[in-house]
Amino acid sequence: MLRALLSSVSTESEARTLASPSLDRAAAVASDALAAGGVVTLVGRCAVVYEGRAATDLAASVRQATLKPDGAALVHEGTGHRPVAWQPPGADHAVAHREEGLVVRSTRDSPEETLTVTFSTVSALTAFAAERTDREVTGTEEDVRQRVLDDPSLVEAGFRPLATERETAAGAVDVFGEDRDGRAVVLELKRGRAGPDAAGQLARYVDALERDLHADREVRGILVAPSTTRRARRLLADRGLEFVALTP
Amino acid sequence: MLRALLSSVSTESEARTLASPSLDRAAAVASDALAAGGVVTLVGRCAVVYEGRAATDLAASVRQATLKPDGAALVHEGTGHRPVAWQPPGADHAVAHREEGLVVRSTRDSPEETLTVTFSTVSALTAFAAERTDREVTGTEEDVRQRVLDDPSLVEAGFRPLATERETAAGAVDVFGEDRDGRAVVLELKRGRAGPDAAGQLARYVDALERDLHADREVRGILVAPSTTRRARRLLADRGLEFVALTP
DNA sequence: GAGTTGATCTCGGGA
DNA sequence: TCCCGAGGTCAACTC
Repeated sequence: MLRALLSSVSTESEARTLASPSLDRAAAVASDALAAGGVVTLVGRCAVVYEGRAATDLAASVRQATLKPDGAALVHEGTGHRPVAWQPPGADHAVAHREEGLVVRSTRDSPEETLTVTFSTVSALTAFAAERTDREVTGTEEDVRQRVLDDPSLVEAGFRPLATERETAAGAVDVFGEDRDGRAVVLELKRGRAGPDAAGQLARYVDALERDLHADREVRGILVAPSTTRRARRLLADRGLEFVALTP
Repeated sequence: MLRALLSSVSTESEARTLASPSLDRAAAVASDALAAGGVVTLVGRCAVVYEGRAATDLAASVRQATLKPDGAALVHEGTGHRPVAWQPPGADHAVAHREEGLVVRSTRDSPEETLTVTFSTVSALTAFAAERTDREVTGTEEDVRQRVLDDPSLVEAGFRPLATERETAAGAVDVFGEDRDGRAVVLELKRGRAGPDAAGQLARYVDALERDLHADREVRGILVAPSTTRRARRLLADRGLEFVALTP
């Protein structure tokens, strides 16, 4: 158990930390912690090589590498939200002390990808056991949909939603319904400013539905979003599609 | 200087590490290290609140929070490639010891967003000075474009590229050129399997170009990608667009 | 600053 | 497994 491992440093602490460990010790502790389901973070001078869908090669520098028990790996530098190199969950981590240094190798199949981080020195190592927690996000497109279903008049007076995620040849449409005159209506919802892609998406759904339904049936397409870009607006107009502003 | 700060632990080390520091000390060291341009990572039991474009609220659990000097913040749990909460670069970090615990508050404007991480205990703190390095990635769409420009016959015999990023009313097309018969050709390049969005993009460009050019001029649209999904293929066919397989 | 697109996108859901 | 679209997408580059 990781808890036991961790307790070798401090019983009260949820984490184990090593300052400037030998590469031997770092490799051993990292391997053990990972095997026990812990998250390991190494800080030190390292070179990074990634090969897979793309490829990248980073010269030695001080970076932070985090290895998670689900196979995820992250290498961070001093700037940016995103890691400079990574492996998504599903990879296998192997940590070993070799001639070149402390070598972390994360490999996955389909697609075949390898991430290799070679530390010449490890300045810090931390390992901790994370619990599983649930995350809920509000303010998503799903919330916009719920609002529309709760009060369809937000779209227009007389609008009646009939289905969500209705399947068409082009994919599932967000909301399908009828207007006050019984015409078919397709809604494409966006939680933020809508661009050309959103307009294109709506157009595809309307086209598909006009084929799916009988040819004599008119299908209205309405983009529901807080706002659109000018280009998106133009695309909508060209295709005879509509826009309804709905601010979250 | 961070180097001086760091040296208080070990002169040889690029990082400073504290095991189970008091919240007072953790706050002081974290603030100093950030001010000195260092990257600070805290591990401990914490609650997380995010409010901005969306909102989320995470109950107390053991997590890892990393603060970067450019304003980026990342909160990681035991699984997943992406942080469960974050702040992109540009935010301001404030670290303080309060009644509730060690409070990390990262705020940014436009959009107005706040991330608050409240640690009841800090089990580990590391700070390190990251150097600025360059990153090059190969295997991107840009590489595909270069290949096509170097050997246009990969698209088809007689194809002549005339411009890249040619502007149209619908945006810039990847590659614009002529076929052996002098017909205008628009290429949309994808480095991976192309889906409906790629087909829609190409359709928009072709439509726009047919308007931009004189109406009598035929415009061919070719999607260049390793492969397409069935739906994308269907969309191409419906619009009279073509597909050329090009594996990176 | 807004607009547009690429990304080793990741992630989740559905067929 | 693939496919499809959302994402607090981020990040880069243009205007």
